[in-house]
Amino acid sequence: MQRTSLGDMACSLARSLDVAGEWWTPLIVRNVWFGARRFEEIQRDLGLSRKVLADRLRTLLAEGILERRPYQEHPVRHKYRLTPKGRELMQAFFALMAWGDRWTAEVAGPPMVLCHERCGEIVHGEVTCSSCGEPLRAEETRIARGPGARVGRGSRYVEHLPAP
Amino acid sequence: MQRTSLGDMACSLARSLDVAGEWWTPLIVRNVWFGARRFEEIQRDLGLSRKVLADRLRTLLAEGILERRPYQEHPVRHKYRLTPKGRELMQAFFALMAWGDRWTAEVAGPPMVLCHERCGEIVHGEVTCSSCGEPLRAEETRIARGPGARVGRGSRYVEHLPAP
DNA sequence: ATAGTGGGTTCCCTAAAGCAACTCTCTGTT
DNA sequence: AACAGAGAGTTGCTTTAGGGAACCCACTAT
Repeated sequence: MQRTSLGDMACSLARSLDVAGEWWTPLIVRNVWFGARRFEEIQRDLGLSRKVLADRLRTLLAEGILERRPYQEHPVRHKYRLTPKGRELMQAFFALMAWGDRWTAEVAGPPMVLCHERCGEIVHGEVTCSSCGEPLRAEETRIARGPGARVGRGSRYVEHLPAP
Repeated sequence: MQRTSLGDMACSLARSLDVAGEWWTPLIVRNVWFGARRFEEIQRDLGLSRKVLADRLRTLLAEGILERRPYQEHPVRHKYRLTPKGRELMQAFFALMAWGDRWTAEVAGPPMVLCHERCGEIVHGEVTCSSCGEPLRAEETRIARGPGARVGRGSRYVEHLPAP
């Protein structure tokens, strides 16, 4: 497994990618979310090698993004499900899906859309500010040192930033 | 470059990952966002090989996520910047950063935090519904066939779903 | 004249992904 | 009873992608 350089683990994005950014991992999570529960099913649907799938499932279980329960004994067979941690990860992927729809969809429009059961509408994910609720645009957002920042290590940018 | 299987390009997530999901790409985008503009700077900061960086920058330019402008001639030197497409991608990464903070941060807390200049607060990205504004939780969201769905191809799930 | 810098490219080597075949334990069919 | 097939992996081999280091080229500074 490719781990990002240690110095960069300072950033939450690097840590997220480290556990959920490997090849195939987001697609596996997405497929489990929308209904694939068995090894064979995921493998057939995504067309990745069984070896890599076995590997990724191990990681996802170890990270607590997926969990599995036996659905039969002799031989024991498991079904995979998202944990709460996995469901929140999927939520972040909704934002990525929205970006893909907006910027890379083919002329025909997005092949799949999301339906939000709470409001009943066809929707997409928006990334908004946890405080004011407005869209959290990159050009209106700056980085600042957090409680876990280790001065003298990590990124050389963060050290010159105002404390929160 | 690893491209996902064609059949899966039906999904926007696969398409997003195809252009922005390669190793290092999100971290490069993040670094350009928060101030790294020159090749050397990005390379030093992330510690990736120059070859891979040159490769990723080429892809990001070709995809229109980054743009570059010469800041000197003889020899010509460029500085990289995010395009609007790139800034919106960064926005999606904010959601991933929030997930990393919530689920994988060390005991000391997140090393970096975001400051939203519009409201002046320390914030994080939330993924919300474009229609009702509520958090777009995975367990309250279903997938449905979109305008670009090609029946008979792509995922076998989407074909059994209600039309929007 | 020499060293250094910025932005790459080239070469070699290792690590990870793809592919195919194999295992093992059941279940269903003839 | 014999055989085929499914489900969930594991093992081995080949190809590809990534890391490291060296090299190049056009300047600039000392």
